[in-house]
Amino acid sequence: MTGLREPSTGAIDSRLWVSGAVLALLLVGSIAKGTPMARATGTKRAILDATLELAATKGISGTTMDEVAERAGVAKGSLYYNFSSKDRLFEELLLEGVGALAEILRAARGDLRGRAAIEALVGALLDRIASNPALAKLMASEIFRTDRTWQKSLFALRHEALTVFAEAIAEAKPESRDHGTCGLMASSVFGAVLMAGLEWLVFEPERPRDEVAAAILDSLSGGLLGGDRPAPR
Amino acid sequence: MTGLREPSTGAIDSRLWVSGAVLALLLVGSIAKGTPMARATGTKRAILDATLELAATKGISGTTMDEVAERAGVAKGSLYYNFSSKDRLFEELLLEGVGALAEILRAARGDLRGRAAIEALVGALLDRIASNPALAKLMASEIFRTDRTWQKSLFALRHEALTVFAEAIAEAKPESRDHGTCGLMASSVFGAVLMAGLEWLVFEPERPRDEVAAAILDSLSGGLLGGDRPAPR
DNA sequence: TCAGGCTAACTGACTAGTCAGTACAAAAGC
DNA sequence: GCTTTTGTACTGACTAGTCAGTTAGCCTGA
Repeated sequence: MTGLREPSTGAIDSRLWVSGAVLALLLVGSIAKGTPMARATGTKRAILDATLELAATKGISGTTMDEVAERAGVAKGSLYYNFSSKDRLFEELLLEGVGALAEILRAARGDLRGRAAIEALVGALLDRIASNPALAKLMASEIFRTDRTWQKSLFALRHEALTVFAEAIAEAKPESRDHGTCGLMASSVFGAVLMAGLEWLVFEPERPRDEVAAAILDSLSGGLLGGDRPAPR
Repeated sequence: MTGLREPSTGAIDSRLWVSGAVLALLLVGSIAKGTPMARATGTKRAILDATLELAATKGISGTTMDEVAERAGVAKGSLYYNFSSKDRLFEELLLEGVGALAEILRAARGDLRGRAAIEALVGALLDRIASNPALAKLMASEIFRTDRTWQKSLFALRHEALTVFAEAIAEAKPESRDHGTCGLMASSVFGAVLMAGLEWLVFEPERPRDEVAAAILDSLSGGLLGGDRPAPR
């Protein structure tokens, strides 16, 4: 029943995935074929896309390989031809996604400094969440799991993404580097954007993007903690 | 083999769950027996505790009823005697947890205003996460799922908890009420505390609690976005 | 013609949920 | 006082169904 599958068209189906510019950056960059970041094509991509869509609502263990095969329009055997196990399928999916995120953040920051850097990072992360909410949901639910076979590599990439924030923070607020708290503050900012971004997409999708970005930046601008600034520690 | 079970001792086993003060508040308050917030005792509590511990690392679909039964030290049948299905077991667990959170936040805010209110809320949420990381992880992974039978009631309680933040924000920053963005800002602050709190517990548990609270408040104090305040919209 | 890519049917381990039965305590009958 | 009944809480072997992973073979293009 090959009729179910698109006839190997859509091989480079990059919808909603990585913006053209960053895609170019990825291909031109030093990321070789075979690394987790190399963009899969054809069947492999169809499988990854289907997996992501299903996992976003049903979670990882709630998603069955049979469903993935059906959604991707391939036979179950193809899943195991392209990925050695369910675990590895999800590992590749997450590593690809989080890896791309780190790239995007680095690109967004460029050589901006201080406030501009943070604003650019928040905006880029928000856009990424908006363009790929499925991955955002998946990240939110997997990032603190400690029983996965792939946790080590996922943690590493997660750390890479957070580091982009942490560096910008350390620069904007040098005393946080002394206290070693830039990592925590990075998490804090990351969590703010992730949670507000998902709130937006899930509960108030009609709201314009800029309003959401403004609200997040507002909540990070101390307006909430108005009056006197906290005593510098 | 009745020997396996404790002889109906440990009936009111409240370890790590709700602090004594808040427990008193719950019992004295208007929350009647039979509502989701009523604290289960005996077998039911043992089952809920076991479920939470397992679900924190393995997720909901990754947790089997057989495991829960074993960990709780009861027979599988007892699970179904006390809860009509796996779904309802997890529903009760989540509703109990999120409901208690809303109570705690309301109590923490008291009639504080402005900056003090926000600081109290952030601190209370952080403490709650620290005293029950399992539930925090579970919340982080379930709060945006849209395929659960219980999503409606969970969303309602979630909204209740966020509203406590939103109200404090609306008061501290009246113009956000006009824009209808206090909900988003509440999510943002909530996400910041949740993510940073879990980062702390999972990756740097040796750090003192106050340092974490300070880092979070710092990230919400505009230090990051130093220099000029953003133009009020 | 043959190898790489894929398929369809199959397998066995596991899992949610069931149900006949046990334990035991508090009425109810005598 | 003692048996018998009733009700509640719990048990664990069992069933029907599901799911990850396997395998033998088909198809197509080089």
